[in-house]
Amino acid sequence: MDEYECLMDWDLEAIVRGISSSEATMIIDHPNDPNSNFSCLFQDEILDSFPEFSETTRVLDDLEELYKPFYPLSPHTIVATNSLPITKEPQQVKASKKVAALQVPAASKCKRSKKSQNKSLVKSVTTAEGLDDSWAWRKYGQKPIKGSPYPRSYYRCSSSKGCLARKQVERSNLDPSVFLVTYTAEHTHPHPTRRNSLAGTTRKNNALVAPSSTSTNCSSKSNSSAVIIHSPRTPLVVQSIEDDALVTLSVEQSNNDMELKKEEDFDFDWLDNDGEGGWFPSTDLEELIGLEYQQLLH
DNA sequence: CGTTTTTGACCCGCGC
DNA sequence: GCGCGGGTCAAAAACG
Repeated sequence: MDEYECLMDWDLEAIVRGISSSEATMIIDHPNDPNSNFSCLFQDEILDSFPEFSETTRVLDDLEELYKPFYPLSPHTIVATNSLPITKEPQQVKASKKVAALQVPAASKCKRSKKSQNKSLVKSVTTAEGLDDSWAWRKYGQKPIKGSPYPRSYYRCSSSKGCLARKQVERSNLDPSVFLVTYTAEHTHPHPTRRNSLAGTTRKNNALVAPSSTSTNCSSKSNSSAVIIHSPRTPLVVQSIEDDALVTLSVEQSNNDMELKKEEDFDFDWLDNDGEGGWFPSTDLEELIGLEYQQLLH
């Protein structure tokens, strides 16, 4: 099976399992829910042209340049205003009656749109580095989605019994190399260590191991990876893999100033897939952003 | 043997 | 009221 056939043959689970390489995500706030976000992703070659992080404003300026063809507003403007001209949600996320009842505090019984409630974060990734968010997830369901050839997988947090955190993973029908990850509800327990948490994978002797996949042997390793994450707590975070360290650069806005913070984690567990991981095609960033933007409007 | 995944059934909200 | 679509449940199977 050649690489192309490998890619065509990969279903969601196979891709979740066969993982390596790198990516980066760009998050756009959802206009109707300050806790929700939408993201597009970059890949290695894009990151090669990514600015050095010595200047916070350069990072944001470059993001702005990348957004311009598709959005009139800059990322930080988007973060600040939360008023993108998006008319539909990236994904229609519904919460069941039971879950909603648990998640909405009794004190706030005001009626909210079911579609917008509970959704906290949506991001797009191409590989497990993006799917691996350092939380432990247990799959509890999978459903075919109308209009998409790919099913949506449902995960719940397995670190703590009472944790209400949910995660949905589905492939973009516009770009099958892209995964849309939707996080719902907050974790109700402390963050676990990074080592126990890749949906669809298991670990042996503290090393990440992709479960056997029937679909591919094509693989390669990349030595760099970056993810741009935005959440209500972290206005802008860029994570990159540099040598054996996970470097986290966060940009925070205080008053009118941007502040850049850098953290290095040498205990970071780089994907050790021993050749079982998958190789993923790169996608042109601007094209991808355009695709995702179009998906938003549909 | 405990944990996770798979998958059909069930439930519920929404639109018509 | 009914059908559709999406989210969850839960039993069985698979896995380590």
